[in-house]
Amino acid sequence: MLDERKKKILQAVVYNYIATALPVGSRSIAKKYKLGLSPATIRNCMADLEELGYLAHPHTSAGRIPTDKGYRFYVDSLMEREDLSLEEKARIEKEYSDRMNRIDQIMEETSQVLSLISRYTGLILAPNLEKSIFHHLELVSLENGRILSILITGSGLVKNKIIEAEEILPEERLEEILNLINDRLSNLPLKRIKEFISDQLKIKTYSVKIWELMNQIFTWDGAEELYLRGRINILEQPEFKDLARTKSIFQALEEKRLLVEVLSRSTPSEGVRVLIGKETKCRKIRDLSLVTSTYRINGRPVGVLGIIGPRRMEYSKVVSLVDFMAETVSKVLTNLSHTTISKVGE
Amino acid sequence: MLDERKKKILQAVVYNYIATALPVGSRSIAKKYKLGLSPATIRNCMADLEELGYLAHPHTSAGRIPTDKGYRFYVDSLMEREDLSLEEKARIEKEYSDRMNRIDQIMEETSQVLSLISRYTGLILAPNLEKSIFHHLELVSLENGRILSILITGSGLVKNKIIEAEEILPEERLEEILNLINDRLSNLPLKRIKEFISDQLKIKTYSVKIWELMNQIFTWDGAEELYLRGRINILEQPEFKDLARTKSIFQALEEKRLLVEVLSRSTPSEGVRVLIGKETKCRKIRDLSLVTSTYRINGRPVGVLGIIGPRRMEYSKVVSLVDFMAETVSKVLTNLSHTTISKVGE
DNA sequence: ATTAGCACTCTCATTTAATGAGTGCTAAAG
DNA sequence: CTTTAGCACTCATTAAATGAGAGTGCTAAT
Repeated sequence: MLDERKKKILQAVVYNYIATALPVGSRSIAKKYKLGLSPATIRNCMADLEELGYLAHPHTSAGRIPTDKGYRFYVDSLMEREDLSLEEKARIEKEYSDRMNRIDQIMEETSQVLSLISRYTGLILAPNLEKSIFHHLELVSLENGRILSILITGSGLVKNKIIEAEEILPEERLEEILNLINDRLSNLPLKRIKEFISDQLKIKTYSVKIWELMNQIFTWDGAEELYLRGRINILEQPEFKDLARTKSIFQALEEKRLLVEVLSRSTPSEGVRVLIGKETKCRKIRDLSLVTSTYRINGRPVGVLGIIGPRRMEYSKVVSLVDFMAETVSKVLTNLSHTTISKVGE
Repeated sequence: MLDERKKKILQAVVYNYIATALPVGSRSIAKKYKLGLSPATIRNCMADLEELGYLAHPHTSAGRIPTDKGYRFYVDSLMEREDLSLEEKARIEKEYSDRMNRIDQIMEETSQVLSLISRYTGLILAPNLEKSIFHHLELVSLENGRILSILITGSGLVKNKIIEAEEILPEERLEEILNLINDRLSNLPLKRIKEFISDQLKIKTYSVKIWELMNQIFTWDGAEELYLRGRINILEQPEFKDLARTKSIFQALEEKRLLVEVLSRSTPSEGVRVLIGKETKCRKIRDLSLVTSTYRINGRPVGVLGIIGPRRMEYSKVVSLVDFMAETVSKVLTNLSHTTISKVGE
């Protein structure tokens, strides 16, 4: 375990490096933080910290910079959260006006706000459909046996999909199915419904065709549900002024698939989660850190939001921001879900 | 008017500069293009071209680079279109599989393809709703008098909107309205319908409340309908290796509002349109060029697509690409619109 | 009208030297 | 035994100096 002095010095290094992006030396620590120690003593201590893996040398005779391990210790044990100012909180809450009643609006707005306030890149993964509750289905038959399905979830998410029926179904039949679904399956989690359908497909009680149709309706491609804002903010960071490296990072940020994977791996544990550098387990973004939290609808976690930025991130602020945003979005979405379908027109 | 020699030399300069991004001098032109002229002659000629405003000096004793006027003349009078290869055409057409039956998929795919093939930034403005034809409306009543409206256009575009009814409408009434709309207004352009509604609002024949509701349903915010892909490709261009400048361009590319405005200003004239540098009439992107064309559904123009990239763009290729893509998207969308609603379930 | 020749200009890459922050070690002081 | 002062040494960064190269503009000759 680190002794008090080492903690103080580690903290000073991390703090300074986050602020300046410059390797920090013993002299400047002695000057800025009144630790009552001479540079030489600090030097010895820093050498110890380096041996223990918390700090690193870019080259001999440069100051120290924190390693992933160093940041990790800082985040876990040294950092104090820096709460958002009242203004900021007010500003955020004001953004979610009542008129914002579509999930995609809320997603866009949230990623935008995350990015604007943090000056890093904000992201949010849309509510996972599987975890949503089914509320209502509409079917509109088109030409050539195509059917437009409109799926509405308890949280007010509307999902359109055009499906192909191999044979043209008579209208009564369609209506029959529709009623069955809306009557019997309403308020069930979508995941349950999928299971139900695939069971039916196995048993082959009903017409198989119809259950295949249902299967299509309740199957969707999970991609494309990530909202990202403020990618350019990466360019603000001095450590990415080198284009060659930055470009590959930009490319990574364009790969939604990649980010979605990393994000969904971000376990839905309580509170805010921080992944630093290599901890993201993804080569392409190993120079970035990720601060995430889950948001909920009616208490059940449905999605992830957060911020991606340089390893040298202002964790103390960002953690608070992400926490607050998760709360806010949860409130907004829960609220929205209460104003959703109770009765169905026609 | 430029004489034959000047044209040849201007063409050589533009061509060379597009290929290399380096100011081009008299010597290299004399060497590469067998014009049968000595460097000195070419020098004189280039000096003339400069005086006429087609070329510019970055500084004394550097080669020439084309001005906007130079590019303009090149595009209008000198350039020959370079058709896409058969492979490329096949590759593009293959991308639009039959399974692609949602407008937003087509938009994403199109901007993606534009970007991939050109190596610049691809963009497409979704079909203008006002110019679309109304096909069908569904209404689902929610709690608190909120109503989910699902608007389907002739081109298969589905638009959801939650609207607030000030007083709760009885279900029969809602159905009545719905039938009225679907029976009487189907196949009319949406613009006509909006006019019709505001007329009704003025006359106040029917219940005003209901027409206000209709007004809400048929009113939408035009924003957010721009699809952009391949922004990073800007970083590939050597002239943007200077971060300071590039950043502001990136910022401009993030401002959808701005781009939408520039794009919609791009008149729906026949064929491909090229805007070079300052011609975009927008300071923030005055170092970029825009190549656009309109795409159609059933022959009527409904949207714009194109490419945005450095002024030093490979116009001869890009113009062909944009032209071909406009044709392809028009076909795909027209095709889609034919498989749309004929009869309505329930 | 065209071209060869030449002086001149400006950029860019490379070299060289100076600067300076920072370390590591040792020996003295507390 | 811990802390500190002192000093030699190491690199990175910066600035100035240098030279090559590309290109121009002008003049005089073809």
